[in-house]
Amino acid sequence: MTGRWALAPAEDGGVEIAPLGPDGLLAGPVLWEPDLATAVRARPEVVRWVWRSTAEVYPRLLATGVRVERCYDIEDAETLLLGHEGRYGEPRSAAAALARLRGGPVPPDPPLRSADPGAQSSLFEPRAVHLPLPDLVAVYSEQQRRHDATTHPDRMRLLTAAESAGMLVAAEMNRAGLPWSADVHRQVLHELLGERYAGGGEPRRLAELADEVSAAFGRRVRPDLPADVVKAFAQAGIKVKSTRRWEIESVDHPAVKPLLEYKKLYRIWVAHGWSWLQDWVREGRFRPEFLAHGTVTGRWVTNGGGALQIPKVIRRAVVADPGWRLVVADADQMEPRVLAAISRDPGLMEVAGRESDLYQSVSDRAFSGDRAQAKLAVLGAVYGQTSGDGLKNLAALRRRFPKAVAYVDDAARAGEEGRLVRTWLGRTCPPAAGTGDDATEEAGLPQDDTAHTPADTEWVPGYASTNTRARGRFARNFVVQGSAADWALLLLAALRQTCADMAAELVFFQHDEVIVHCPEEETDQVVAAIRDAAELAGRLTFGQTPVRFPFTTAVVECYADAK
DNA sequence: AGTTTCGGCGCC
DNA sequence: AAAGGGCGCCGAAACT
Repeated sequence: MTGRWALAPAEDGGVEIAPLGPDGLLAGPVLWEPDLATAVRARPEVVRWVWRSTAEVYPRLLATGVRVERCYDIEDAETLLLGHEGRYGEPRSAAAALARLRGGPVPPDPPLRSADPGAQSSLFEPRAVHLPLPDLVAVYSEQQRRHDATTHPDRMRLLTAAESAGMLVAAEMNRAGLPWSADVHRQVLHELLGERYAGGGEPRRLAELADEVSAAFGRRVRPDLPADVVKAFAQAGIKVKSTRRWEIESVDHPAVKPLLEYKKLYRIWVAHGWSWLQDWVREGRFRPEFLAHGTVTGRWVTNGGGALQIPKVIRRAVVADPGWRLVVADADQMEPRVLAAISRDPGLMEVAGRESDLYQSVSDRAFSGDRAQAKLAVLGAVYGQTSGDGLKNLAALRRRFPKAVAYVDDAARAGEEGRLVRTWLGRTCPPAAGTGDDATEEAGLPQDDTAHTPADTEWVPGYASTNTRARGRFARNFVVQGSAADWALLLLAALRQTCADMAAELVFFQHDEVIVHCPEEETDQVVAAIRDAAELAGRLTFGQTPVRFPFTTAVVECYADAK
């Protein structure tokens, strides 16, 4: 008996397992075994483990050195399927799915996050709901049927499989950690911030800059208090609405220079300073918790340590083990390439069919402007920019790449009208709230305000309310960012499989960038594996397409030396 | 006193 | 020149 098996930790500390048939139904008796890791280890022929939650099961397996080939995460699939079915707000637990199947009362989901984020990690999922294995299998089998009812069943199956693979990668990254030199980090902090003073106050350099700011204003000013700074500028006869960098930058006043420098360093100090080091780095590894499918667009998030916002200067502390290297791989111009693949715009596909710098090509073809302007225009189209230079060049972009721009325009209109918007593989954008749906609120989406506008109003830009326009921008961005996330998951899945045969370990992933930590002698293989994985992911995700997905890879000992 | 929101900025 | 999509994190401010 090989292929797929289902698995459910039992309340007595053991585990229930059973083989599944091609229909996703039980194909043999439910077995009970006393130890999870032993049960899995004893069945290397199993290709895919079907379980309720990867975060519940897989860390326990990894802790005993057991790696699995593939899995199917039922609750993650439930979330994606509910979204596709336009039922975003409904509870997504396996228990809820079973209740819907059996017609019982549907239990609400447990709270997503503990009220005390520092106290416990979602890794341990303390409120896990136990389902007997046959019930879990019933939910799984029904999910297989629901895939068939989606717009593109093949793509949807690919999506849930890719998401499950992402869950495995995230768990493995959480276990590996990012190689981190505390010594280098402290050295960087000392160079930037100077000595620390006893008592946990500002380090020397910050104190000096604060003094310079105060001297420039002629009175004591706390540069870390926006209200204080705004008042100080007002007293100097300068009106500023905020102390944001872009607003302060253009102000002509001697306090500006030290103030901006203070803000830059203050940020390093509070977000990635000595206490950060104390909190997040242990035994040469920074261990954030990667959370696949952390956002509705499919992008990952991390809990702890701001792992996806490591400032460039701090990356000097990311150092490979002795004899090992970091292979840092960054997808080149991922968003416009994805837009080319999903919109099938002939002009953009042609440009994206080459590995050379896409923004440069767009600039050469579409306008007289330079590469930077082309990039602004493309990203402006994707983000729904409403003013500025990007908008100026948008007209040229529209003429040259009409299908591409129309694709995101259509998504924006659909979002404004409350219609469903999907990524290429079928990940679905939450509709506006106001229909008994709190998922959009959780996701930080602009709230529905159709109650204040006529329901049958034709879409006219000038008539759209602020929230309606915000929903349009969200949907516009969603199709590109989300499809890029679809593709990135396939990439990770392929890369993970190749690395399984080596000592190489995936240690970092950030939207369009991946870091592999490997012995020096494996670097050539890893570089090739990334290239192959990118091409495979492109083919699998988008089917026949001329669009290429090149990566810039750097083999370095220190992350800061990449790029 | 404890919790939530805001302002600001880091990354993509 | 003006400020748009997704996040997390921190301290301060604003609340209960």
